[in-house]
Amino acid sequence: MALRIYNTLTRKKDEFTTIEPGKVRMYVCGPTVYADAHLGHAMSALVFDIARRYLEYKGYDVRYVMNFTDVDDKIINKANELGVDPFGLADQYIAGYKRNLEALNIEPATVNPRATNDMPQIIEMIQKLIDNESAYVVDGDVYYSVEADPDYGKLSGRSLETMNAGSRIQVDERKEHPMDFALWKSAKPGEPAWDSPWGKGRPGWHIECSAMNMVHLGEQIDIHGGGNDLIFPHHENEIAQTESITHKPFARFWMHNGMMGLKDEKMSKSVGNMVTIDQFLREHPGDVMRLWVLNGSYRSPLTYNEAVIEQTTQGYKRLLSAKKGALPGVTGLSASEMTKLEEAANSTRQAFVEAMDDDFNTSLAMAAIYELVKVINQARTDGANDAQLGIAQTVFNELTNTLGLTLEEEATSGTSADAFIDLLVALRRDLRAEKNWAMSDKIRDELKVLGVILEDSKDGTTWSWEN
RNA sequence: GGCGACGUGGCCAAGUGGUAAGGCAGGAGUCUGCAAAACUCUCAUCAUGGGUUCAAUUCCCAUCGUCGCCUCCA
Repeated sequence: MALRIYNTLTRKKDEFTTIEPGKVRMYVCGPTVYADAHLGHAMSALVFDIARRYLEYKGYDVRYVMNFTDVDDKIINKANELGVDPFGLADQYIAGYKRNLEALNIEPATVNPRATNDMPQIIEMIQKLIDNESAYVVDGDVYYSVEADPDYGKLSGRSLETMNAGSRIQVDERKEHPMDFALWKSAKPGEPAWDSPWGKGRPGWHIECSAMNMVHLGEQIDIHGGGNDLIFPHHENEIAQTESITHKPFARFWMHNGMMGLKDEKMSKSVGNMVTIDQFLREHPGDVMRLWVLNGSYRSPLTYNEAVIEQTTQGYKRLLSAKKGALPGVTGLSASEMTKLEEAANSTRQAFVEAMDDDFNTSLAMAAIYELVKVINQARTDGANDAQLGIAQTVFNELTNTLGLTLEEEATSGTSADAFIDLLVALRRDLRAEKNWAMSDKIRDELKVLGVILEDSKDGTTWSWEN
């Protein structure tokens, strides 16, 4: 079975192949670090983490690069507002972003390059573009000339003529073409600046990604990802810059995730309608965020509202139910029943792979996993013991781990409280034997307030920490 | 104005030219002292109007609606 990925460049699902057998070179556009990351960043990071994990599950060795844009107007403005050093400010937000990613169980990137660390290569690329007449210098600024690139617009499906129509922005008169974009911006007094052949300044937004790709992955890469708001102009410009130098196709696959919305509008830092990752994680497990993303299609938009998060939380609890152990006092399943259980687990794995191979159809993959949850719970109800359940649960764990779900019970078990709770449960058993329902219900209710859930069955009582 | 995506049950959301996965919520049961969990059963003709076809939710056209991009943005 072959993996197929929807490629923005071809506008269809293409069979996934790599430049180098068994190895994937993958670059994902990270944030510009001037504010706390919001759920849109989380969505994007999760989407590509899931893709990356699945590629690794398929046996690929993935070199995963996610950059930080750490020098830009917004950062400088914010730093000036606060009266702090822009580099320190960027450092602070980068640290915060990394904490967020960790809390969401996102695998660390192989490399997290920063624009300011690859300045020599950025300058070198700009010089090459000037040398081959793809770019020109005006008063210390350098612009890329879109007319020098006959393919310009191939990713976003636009032509230079149609793009001018309706444009409401003021065009810099010094540009040769209105769509020309800055490769190098000359420094104003007090701004961070680097020396260059064109004077002190800093790189434009697009060139840094081209340069970091070149440095950390090479001239050609397998997958380039990001939010679909980056298709134009950012990724279009990356292609133009890189291919003007290499004359080779830059990225084989362009993957773009849908936007996170809040009340019928895109969530974004500039609009200001955002829920930060920190805010979300204060109230919900990271798994819920991930499951929310998994429930849908990565290319479609996602709209935040409390009701949907509540629904997702319920689904999350259902997944957790599959991990529970055997009921007390069970005798075990028969050999034929076990065969059916194992077959169900294996067919789930197959359905999972088929779903994921089809452009990471996580929604369908989750459906397969929920089927397995049902099968496991049925087996438990039918009297399977821990070892028998474990056979199916191993597959369940394999698949949910591949999607990056942790499904960890609250890490409070194993604490000194356990013995006391066991004691209360034991006392309550005696109360129940005496049919002292008032007291036994009170213990159950009070423990619930403390986050301990008691569940009675005819064979005894089990307890767990509330998630 | 241009480019693109989307519109599936109360909510979220897959999917296919031959009468629609999964999750949440709801209804009815089993179990239970009760509760909870789990299990069983149940719950849609796919925005609207045309067209193509033996057959369309799935293809084509139109209409309405929503969203994204065209300016920094994951």
